[in-house]
Amino acid sequence: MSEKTPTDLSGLPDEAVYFRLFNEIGIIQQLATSAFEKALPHGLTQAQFNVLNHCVRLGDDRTPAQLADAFQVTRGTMTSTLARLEAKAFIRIEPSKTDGRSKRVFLTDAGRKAREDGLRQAGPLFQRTTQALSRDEAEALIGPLSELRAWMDADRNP
Amino acid sequence: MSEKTPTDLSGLPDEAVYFRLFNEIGIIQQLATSAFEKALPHGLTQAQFNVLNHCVRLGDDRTPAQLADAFQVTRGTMTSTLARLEAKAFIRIEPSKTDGRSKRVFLTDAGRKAREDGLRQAGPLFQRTTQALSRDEAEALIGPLSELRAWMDADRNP
DNA sequence: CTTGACTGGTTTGACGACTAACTATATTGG
DNA sequence: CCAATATAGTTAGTCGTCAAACCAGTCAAG
Repeated sequence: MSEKTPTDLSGLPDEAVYFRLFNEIGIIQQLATSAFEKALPHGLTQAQFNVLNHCVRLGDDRTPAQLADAFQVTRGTMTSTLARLEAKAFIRIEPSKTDGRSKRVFLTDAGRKAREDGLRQAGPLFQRTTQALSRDEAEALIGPLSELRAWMDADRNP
Repeated sequence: MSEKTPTDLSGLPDEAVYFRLFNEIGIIQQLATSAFEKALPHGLTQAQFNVLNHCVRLGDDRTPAQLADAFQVTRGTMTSTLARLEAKAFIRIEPSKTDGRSKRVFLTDAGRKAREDGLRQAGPLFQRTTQALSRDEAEALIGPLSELRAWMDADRNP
């Protein structure tokens, strides 16, 4: 949750600047998720779509644990997301043949199609975002944000 | 939920760039919330702290609807957050004397103190973030992000 | 006035996320 | 070989968020 704040100047203490930065990030995330999910078909959520997309791009036949790590989410969270995808018949989950603890996640044809549909429907949304932020501006943001993300990730478990 | 992606170059289609941008933002938001809430005392969540902070900075005696608007959250969400704050005795909620539909939110002394405690405990966290992102870099990000946020906010209800 | 529309707030039911506790299977070290 | 430890996955409980349905009060137009 993030607070709407007028565009302040900068005679503020450091903390206030970072607080504001995280506020902006928080609210963008919220708005982006909401807009994206409105565009997605088949009642797909962002979390569900991301799993489908990941499996298409990098290959399926993955374990839930691998997926949880890829998205930096707990295993419990991934269990739940996979259950919903399986209920929609977008993935198949089989026990691993070589490790009795483990399972394997496979895309179904419907899953591949759902991901295609999702990409197609969400396209205009990203296209529209160009109005707010040019591609160059977007690229310029990604660098610092990526560093920040990496640092926070590392800082997490001290 | 956001996917961990290696630092790609940019010969990608526009959509991929924005997708990546939102991915970075999503994961930063997640990590920031988690780190912040670990630092907060009294079992305060980010949502709860934000309400306390808002009331201290801009004054209490506000309606739940005003608070919901300030944080761009539904009224149902605010109802729930306020109920938790009231259960912790950090706010008091009274019926409005002039509008039979409305309520009024007031900080308690414990609420003011909790907010102070929160600020104090979370300080080091923001201080540490300087290692990842200088204050100047942070300020440079806020401008474009703020514009993006404003645009998305406006784009939301066409 | 009275009716109809708007506004404030609550509730319910999803969903994603977390932590913590638990089961079952592997692996490793004496 | 067996005990201790590590890993895979699930479950329960909490929280924030949303949308949608709902009730109650307000207000404006006839």
